[in-house]
Amino acid sequence: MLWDGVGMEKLEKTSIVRRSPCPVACALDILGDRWTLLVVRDLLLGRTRFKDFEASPEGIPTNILSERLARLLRHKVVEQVPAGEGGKRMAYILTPKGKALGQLVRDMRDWGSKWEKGTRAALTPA
Amino acid sequence: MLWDGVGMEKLEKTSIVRRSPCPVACALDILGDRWTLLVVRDLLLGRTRFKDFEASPEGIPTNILSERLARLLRHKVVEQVPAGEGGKRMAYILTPKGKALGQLVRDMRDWGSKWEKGTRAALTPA
DNA sequence: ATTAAACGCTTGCATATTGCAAGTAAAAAA
DNA sequence: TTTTTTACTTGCAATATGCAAGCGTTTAAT
Repeated sequence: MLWDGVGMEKLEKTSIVRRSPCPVACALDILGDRWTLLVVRDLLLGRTRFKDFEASPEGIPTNILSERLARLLRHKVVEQVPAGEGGKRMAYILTPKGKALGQLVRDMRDWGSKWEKGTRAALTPA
Repeated sequence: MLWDGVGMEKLEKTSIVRRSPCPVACALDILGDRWTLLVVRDLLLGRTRFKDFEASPEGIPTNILSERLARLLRHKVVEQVPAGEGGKRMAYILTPKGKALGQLVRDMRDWGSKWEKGTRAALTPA
């Protein structure tokens, strides 16, 4: 097993621990759970606000949503921009790194649509 | 939230609970964790045996590997065939449904390779 | 300006999952 | 026949998840 980043003296959530140099494993360290790619899906659909992600039909718990957004920010998959002119609220949007997940999420949508009966795509066919 | 399958009187691991009709969510119900797609990666690389998956550099715990293989069998992503002529041991191979994950895993490899520095692909470029 | 509602979280806590180490039975090799 | 390998299972501590409630700030309504 391989490690990246700083020593073990302060094992925080920010410490980067890679299980292997495999890019698939590395991607899974960022994206590999049942919720993160649903947030990315919503972002690809143009949703930008905490409440929007919360309102998705899967019903993500708010503490999990907070943590996942923090992780995506940390890994620069998303960034925050002012939500509207004058206002102080922030919106989440995908960075180029995040937008690059489009094909992956579309593949997942296509696989689910093809092999799991009874599913229906919300994501546009593009 | 939507449910599929039988009633609640016997909530086993075999009961199918879908969080939504979204194919992405449905795919994540099968594949959404830090280990499952690594096993699929190994299968795509031609590995077929429990010990082979166990030997991968990420070091999957054996109880997790057992459970993940059982889940992949249950969802017909993998199947078992005799490992050799005469022998009684079984090998795991991808079904068509499982092979259809090839593009998804390649996308993940490509995304990891491009955006996470210090990763190296083992999976063939195909 | 004042009040009310919505927003974006955080906290507490019960339950579920994970990861580690050890153990085991069957199959294969020696 | 004995030994080693394989493919798991089990026990258990640590971590993550999911639910509900709460809370300070921002925005909307009056």
